[in-house]
Amino acid sequence: MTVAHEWVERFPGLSRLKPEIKQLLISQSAIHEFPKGTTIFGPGNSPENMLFLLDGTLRVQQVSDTGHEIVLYRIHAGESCVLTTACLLAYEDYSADGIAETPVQAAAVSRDVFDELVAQSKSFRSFVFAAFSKRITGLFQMIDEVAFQRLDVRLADKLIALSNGQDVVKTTHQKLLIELGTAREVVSRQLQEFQRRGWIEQARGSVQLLDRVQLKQLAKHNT
Amino acid sequence: MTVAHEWVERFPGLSRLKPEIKQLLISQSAIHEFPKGTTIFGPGNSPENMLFLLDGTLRVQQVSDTGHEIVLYRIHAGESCVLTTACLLAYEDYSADGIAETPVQAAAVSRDVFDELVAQSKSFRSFVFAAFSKRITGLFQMIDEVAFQRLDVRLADKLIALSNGQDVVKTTHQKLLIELGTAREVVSRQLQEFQRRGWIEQARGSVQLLDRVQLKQLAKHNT
DNA sequence: TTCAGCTTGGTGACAATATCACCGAAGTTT
DNA sequence: AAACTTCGGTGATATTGTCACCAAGCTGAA
Repeated sequence: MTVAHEWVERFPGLSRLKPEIKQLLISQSAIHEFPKGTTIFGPGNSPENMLFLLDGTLRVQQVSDTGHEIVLYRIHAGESCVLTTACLLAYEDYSADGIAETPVQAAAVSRDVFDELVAQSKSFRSFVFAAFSKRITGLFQMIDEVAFQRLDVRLADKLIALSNGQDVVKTTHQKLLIELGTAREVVSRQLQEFQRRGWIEQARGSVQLLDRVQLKQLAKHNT
Repeated sequence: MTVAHEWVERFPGLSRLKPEIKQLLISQSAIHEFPKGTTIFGPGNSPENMLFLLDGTLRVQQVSDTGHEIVLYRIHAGESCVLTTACLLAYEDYSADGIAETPVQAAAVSRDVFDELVAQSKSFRSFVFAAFSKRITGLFQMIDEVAFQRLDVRLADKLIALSNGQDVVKTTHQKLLIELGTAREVVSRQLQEFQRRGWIEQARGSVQLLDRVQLKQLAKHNT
């Protein structure tokens, strides 16, 4: 048993699987690596396999037929994108892209093996349904935010989230626009307003968070 | 075998189940009736059972902490609300309501039986995952519309959808506002504009579609 | 190096949508 | 009929989105 194949232990929801199920999962999976920036799945490129993310982050976003883009959610290490791939398999014409935001390491499991695991293991079913549930409630919340939250609140929230505790967020107005599903000018003006208040400092391609407390207060609804 | 228990045949996705699975599903389910307007599930009222809708329509909507409301989707006869109930079970604090829009007849299946069915039957798994996939792609599309579609387009689309081919839509501005997640005044003004163009005629509590062709053209992105 | 092209960000004018504070008309209850 | 509720309308203002630009910085090729 090689160390590389003990990835199952890294998944909180999978580590409690019965040994024989783990063995099935491990023996029937293949580790894949994707460089940063790879489009792992997308229109005209629906994946054959379900992925379990061992390392890195996968960003799922959508292009509207109006030309606008919006980030739907992210999949982090320890999560799977079964639902996304399931959706794409079911509705192949639908256009959501999965992009490796960092270098990504993932375990690929074929649809047949996946189905077999769902049939065999109650723990695995729990894992899968919990993932679905979390995703759907996340989408509910996103609809709420897009429809009803003020943009300054959403932007402050997003800056905090993207900062990962760091002081400087390396991003462009262009990228923030896609995070929020708005227009670049709007992002620019909101950032200017934050800067005017002394909450941030801007530079080309980066935003420095000077007053995290104020930003959090504005974005108080979560975190 | 009573006629009332042959409901499984009414589900396109379930009619192909093996006889013994059908028998399990039928024998372990109970038919429930809900009067129009009943809140079938909601905050503080998470259901113990998975429901399969035999007749009627269930509207799922959400109340924002800003006080706004928005309709997320509907569940029609022949569909199940496994995902919604699953979500509510997993995240009980989350507030989405399921409201009987018409009198509703549904078959209730306990979580244990549901899990057993998923384990036993590949067809049932397909049914469940197809339902999840459809719901998630639907939510993707809804995010797209809320974020990027113009309100006149969405309103025209919604009027067509609510009309069900009839000429008169019985609804109030208040209800339309919840469908679209906007403000009443905005709905009123858009309807006035449609009326000015001769596309609709308004009366208290109803909208008459005079020029369905023009409305459809404005809402051309689907249907 | 210098120029061209691309990315990033800024600006003003304007349009669309949301919010607020009202108002009156039409139904409903008592 | 009076009180109350529901339904829809209106004007003023704030927020957000769209459009048409422009300029500064970066990059790559001549």
